Amino acid sequence: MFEPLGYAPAYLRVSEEIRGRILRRELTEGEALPTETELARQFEVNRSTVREALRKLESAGLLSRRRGGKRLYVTRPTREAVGGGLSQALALHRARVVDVWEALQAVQPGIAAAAAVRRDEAALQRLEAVAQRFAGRQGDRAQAVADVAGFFDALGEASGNPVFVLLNEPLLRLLKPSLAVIIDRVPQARARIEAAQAKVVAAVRARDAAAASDWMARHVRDFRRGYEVAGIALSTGVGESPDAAVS
Amino acid sequence: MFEPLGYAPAYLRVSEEIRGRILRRELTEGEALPTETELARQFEVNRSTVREALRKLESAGLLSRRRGGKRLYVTRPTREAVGGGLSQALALHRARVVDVWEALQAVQPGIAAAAAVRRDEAALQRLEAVAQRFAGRQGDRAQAVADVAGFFDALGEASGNPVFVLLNEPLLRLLKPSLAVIIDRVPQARARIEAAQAKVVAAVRARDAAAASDWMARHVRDFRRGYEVAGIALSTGVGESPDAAVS
DNA sequence: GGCATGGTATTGTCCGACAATCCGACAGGC
DNA sequence: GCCTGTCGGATTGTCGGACAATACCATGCC
Repeated sequence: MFEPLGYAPAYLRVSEEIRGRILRRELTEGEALPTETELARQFEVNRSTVREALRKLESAGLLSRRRGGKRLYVTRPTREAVGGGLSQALALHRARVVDVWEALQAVQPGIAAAAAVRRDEAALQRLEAVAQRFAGRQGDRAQAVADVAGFFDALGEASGNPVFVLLNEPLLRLLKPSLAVIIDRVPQARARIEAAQAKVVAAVRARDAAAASDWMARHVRDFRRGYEVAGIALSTGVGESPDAAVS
Repeated sequence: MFEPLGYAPAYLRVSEEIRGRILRRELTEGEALPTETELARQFEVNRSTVREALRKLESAGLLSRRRGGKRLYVTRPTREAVGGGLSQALALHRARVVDVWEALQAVQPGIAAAAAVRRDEAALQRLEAVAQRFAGRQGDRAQAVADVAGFFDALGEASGNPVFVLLNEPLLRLLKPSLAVIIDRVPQARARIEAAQAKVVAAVRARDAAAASDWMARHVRDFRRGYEVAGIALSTGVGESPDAAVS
């Protein structure tokens, strides 16, 4: 019949208060937070309590330190911070590589289409640069993986939609380990990826949304073939190492 | 030329250590964490330091308290925790309602298709229950909004793909405010939504992935019409209140 | 077996302290 | 003018100890 009385420890109320200020943009990006002692004075709590509140905001990515710096500054969460949290959550929810692949399949064609429509010249050039770099190098597995992910990332940027950029990050992060195995084990993988990227780039340059979407769909579908050829079990958890399936 | 020397404060090393244990499943979900004093003893740091580390993990959703409880338990991040972080990040990245809409347009058809293929009987019934509840009530704007979001959510569950479930949450959260305005201002909105949901449900029941995807695409496209009719500027930031466009 | 009860353990919060070091200012040399 | 060395103050990271509130558990009672 009755709800439990709301009670929140002080460190939580402090962090919520500051969080609210940031979200309402009363504290703006790049601004330095008052010192811990000053915050403690204003909130009338102990510095230890303030510090606990700050740790919460810090790990939410709302506060961060300049390189080697001491003070905390208001920041918006980087894509890495957001992606880290989400991919960690997905790992704990026992998402499998096939789940990530399915999500990529659902979302990437839409990103490619949006990018084709809205890309500007600079974004197009960045996209081409990444594709060329991938096409150029033949060795270095790690760099190849980074470039493939970078291609998706550049496409997200080109779409001009921050939602796509932030959603992309965790998916790419989870894709990478299995992608590395594919590139190692499937001889024709590099050539196929290179060809697909070229098609997508051409469509984006031509502002042909339908073609971009279509080629991207094929590109992603190809990854699934890659899993099979490389012998990666589709049910591998994204937290595990994607070794070969036991035969 | 030189990388900065790596240094991490103790509270960070402690939290990373515990985080690692959780991700490697050496600490499993539901397990109670040792007490703060015990952790301080084992890590050989002060309890204050341990507490700062715990606050970080707490806000990452990796640790949480039972209702009214004192001890911390290992948990996997709830979709609310994940969604909260992501939608907060999107607001700070100045995502607009049109960006969220575009992302929904990209991802929902894929979810519907997956749900059509893999739904089981229980998931189908939950989906139908949500749709019926929305169709039933005529008043109560807030409930209607919750039901529309619940429909997408149930579809994500039916897809059996945790990636879809977790990606859905922040998008729905950001959709809600503007959806409320649409439902208030567009007389035919409820009827159109109800009709679209019925079509999707039918397709999911028939395991017809193509139809589910297609109807869902129309359903989402309809929201854009809703924005226009309701006079919501597409460039409204997701952090702002979606009032009418000034005419 | 279920329920009240009391002691104990644990968390939330405070205080005070101190070392390390970042920051800004300032002076000096090329 | 610009770089370097120096210095004092401010700020953070960490520590130890303390205490009230209360969640937890075992015990005893019916």
